[in-house]
Amino acid sequence: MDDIYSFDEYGELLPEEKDTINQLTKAPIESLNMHSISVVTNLYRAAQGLRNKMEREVLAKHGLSWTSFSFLYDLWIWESVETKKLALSAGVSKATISNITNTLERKELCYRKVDNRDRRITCVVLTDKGRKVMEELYPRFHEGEVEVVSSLSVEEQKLISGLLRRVIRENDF
Amino acid sequence: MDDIYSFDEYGELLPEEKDTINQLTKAPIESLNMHSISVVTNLYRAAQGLRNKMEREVLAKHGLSWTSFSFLYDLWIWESVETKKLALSAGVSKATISNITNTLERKELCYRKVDNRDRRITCVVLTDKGRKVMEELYPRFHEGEVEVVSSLSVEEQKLISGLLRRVIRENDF
DNA sequence: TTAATATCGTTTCAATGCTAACGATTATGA
DNA sequence: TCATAATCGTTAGCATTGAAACGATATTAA
Repeated sequence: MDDIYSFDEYGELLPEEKDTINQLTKAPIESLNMHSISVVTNLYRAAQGLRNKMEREVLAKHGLSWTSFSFLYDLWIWESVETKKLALSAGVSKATISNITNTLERKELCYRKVDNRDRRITCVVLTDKGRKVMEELYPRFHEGEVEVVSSLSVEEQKLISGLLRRVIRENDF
Repeated sequence: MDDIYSFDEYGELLPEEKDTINQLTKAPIESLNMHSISVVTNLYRAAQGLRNKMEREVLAKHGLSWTSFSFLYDLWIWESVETKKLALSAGVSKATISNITNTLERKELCYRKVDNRDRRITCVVLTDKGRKVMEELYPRFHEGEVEVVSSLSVEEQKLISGLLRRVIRENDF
């Protein structure tokens, strides 16, 4: 079995991780998988930090949330997107997509278009104004992306992408 | 320079990644760092999937959100926690912590305690009922953690934790 | 001491987000 | 054909979330 100190193998533990391990090992819980805990904790913390940084440094100027931006991003890439696909892509409910569509429609960044072949389906389309916003915003966003992972080498970036990709695929995320 | 197909080195790309790359390389944007895009995209997607899975499969029974759970978790580990630390730990604003405290106080899972040395500071403490909820919930949550990363070997789990930890540290997340 | 500044938690308000219920549309099957 | 089921987006109702404004408390400086 691994002892606790082997966690340091790939880099000094974060203070929060040390605290947690110290407390949990005192608790009456046996056979905890410390490695899983570390992966999940650091995964969510990194993602949350990423989101906060982007909203603060890039998206706040245009009053956009992370979800709104990923919504516009999909429209930018795909021209016309079904709401169902938007929900799946952002990992939010279809009700949320409906609300965000309303907000962005009010800002004149997109509009709805009913599918004539199947009138149950609604597509969302980027307006010219929306396209302009994305053309201004995306380069800044991309700068942020590069910055966030700049402490990793290209090889390490490929490695972590591959590992995350397997997690996503295995869990149908 | 890397050509596009080198992305597959560490596992077949997700359909969404392929679409994005195909579209972006047509767009008039030069010198995009595709590796950064993959890391950021997969990082957020994995975290979002993780959160949704846990809320659906573990936390819904008790009507708790991910943030509420991490809030209670901190109280469980730390007994008495300042609201400021709770906000920092969860990566949310102090307003959010204030609201969550209200909700969990209503459920009698925690209570506020004003610091007598500095009456501006408020600490939050777990109630006995709150402790019972955590003792029931945490083992289930941990099962979920183990399950989510079960497709990775222990060595890979250590590796990804280490890489994420460096991202967190370098960005002060 | 006292005035100015800083810090902390709460409140306000709008946006985000989910579940469940709903109405409209399409598909299925007797 | 026509009733039933399935699927889609919206709505209703509520909890979560953050920025900004606010009051209360503490610190600093004159």
